[in-house]
Amino acid sequence: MGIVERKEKQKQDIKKMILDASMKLFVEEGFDNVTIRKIADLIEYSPTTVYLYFKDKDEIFFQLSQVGFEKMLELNQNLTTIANPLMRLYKMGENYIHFGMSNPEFYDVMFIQRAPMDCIRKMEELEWSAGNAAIENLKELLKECMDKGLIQKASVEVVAMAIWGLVHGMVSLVIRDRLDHINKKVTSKEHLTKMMYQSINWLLGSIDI
Amino acid sequence: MGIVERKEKQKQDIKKMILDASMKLFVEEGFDNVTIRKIADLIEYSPTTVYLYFKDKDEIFFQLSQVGFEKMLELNQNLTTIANPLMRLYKMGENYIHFGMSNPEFYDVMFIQRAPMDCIRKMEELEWSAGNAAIENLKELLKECMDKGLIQKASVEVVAMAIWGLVHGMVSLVIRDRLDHINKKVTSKEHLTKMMYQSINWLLGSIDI
DNA sequence: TTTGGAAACTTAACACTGTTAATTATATTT
DNA sequence: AAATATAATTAACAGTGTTAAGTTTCCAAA
Repeated sequence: MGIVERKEKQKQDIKKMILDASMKLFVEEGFDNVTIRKIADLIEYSPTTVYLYFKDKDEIFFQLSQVGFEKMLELNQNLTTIANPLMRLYKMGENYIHFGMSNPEFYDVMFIQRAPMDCIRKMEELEWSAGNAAIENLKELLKECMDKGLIQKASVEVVAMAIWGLVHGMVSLVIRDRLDHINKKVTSKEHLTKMMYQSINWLLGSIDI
Repeated sequence: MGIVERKEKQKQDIKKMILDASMKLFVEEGFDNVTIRKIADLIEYSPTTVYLYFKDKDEIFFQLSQVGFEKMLELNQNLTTIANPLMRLYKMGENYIHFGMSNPEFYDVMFIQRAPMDCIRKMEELEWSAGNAAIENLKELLKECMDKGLIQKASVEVVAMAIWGLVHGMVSLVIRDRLDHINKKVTSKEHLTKMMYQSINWLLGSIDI
């Protein structure tokens, strides 16, 4: 039965080629410049072949967002060594901001674009598991902070919303060019990143006991 | 010279017709369903006529976002009666959330979509004045809070970023369907709105002195 | 009142987009 | 070698924003 195996492998290879090509376009030219025909050109197949491996364009973006979550998870490995949960929370925020600023296109498809969520809605039995896992992670960390008396006890959902909202809000405003004039003159991405770090520092300084 | 005046008025009328038609499509069918041809159909002109009154599609979205800022300014009239700046800050956050949840399409074009900022970038001498004015407004309010000793003194820019980030983050996550599973089961928009109010309440409760 | 010219508007077209039905080519099994 | 299943392609549909070129409409001067 080596033949059916090899066939399956070839299928997965082409699927990977499509995703790699999409990724290349996506990272180098941005979300809007990922088109089925450009993907097809890169992998040297006809445009319709793409549809033999993916239901539609949204599914490609869903898969790209999954890759983004993997990258983010990898980045968060540096959290495991931090014992103090409040310190861990700060570093988590810093990681989040750093990820968004270094991978704006990934951030976009993970947390801003509608495409991946549209894909989930269409496909029955598909869920936003990576995103929800991240939320649960944050909630657990907050619970730990509360249990250890590091921050005031409150509804973890409400606090999680606030904290995720804070970092996502800042990053997405920057990515979509709404924070260029928070200071008088135009503010560089580097400076904005530093300010965001200060913002989470301000928040955690305000809520710790 | 009544004739050149009337001409100018007619020009403005058609411009308004185009914007009204865009708005109708925009509010009823969403951002993606605003197309030049649909606008032209509604006003019963040919598609190319639209280009006699607007440089391109981005400019239409810029104008729509401006209308959004006017609506928001109107909503914020209820702030003038509130003497306590911290109370005013809370109500401002509540207004912001309420506006976003009641006018998701307007919110989208004002704070998420790239189109209006692309328009500003293209047109020389055009600025995001409405947005920047809103930022300045928030900064002044925060300064007042600090001066009156209601919250800890800190960089107003950093705190403004944090607070705007918080509300924008929550609203945009909801609008783009990332917060549906913050609780176990799917969470209704009404419930999410209440939770957002609780979140800003939690924040202000944590930072007041 | 007729004519000239500017302003307003439309037609036709370009170069794209995602997606599907029908068709051809390739590989595997009988 | 013939029949069948798989894989890939061609051609097309229905749409998109946008522009160049051609018409129509309107107003002012002759």
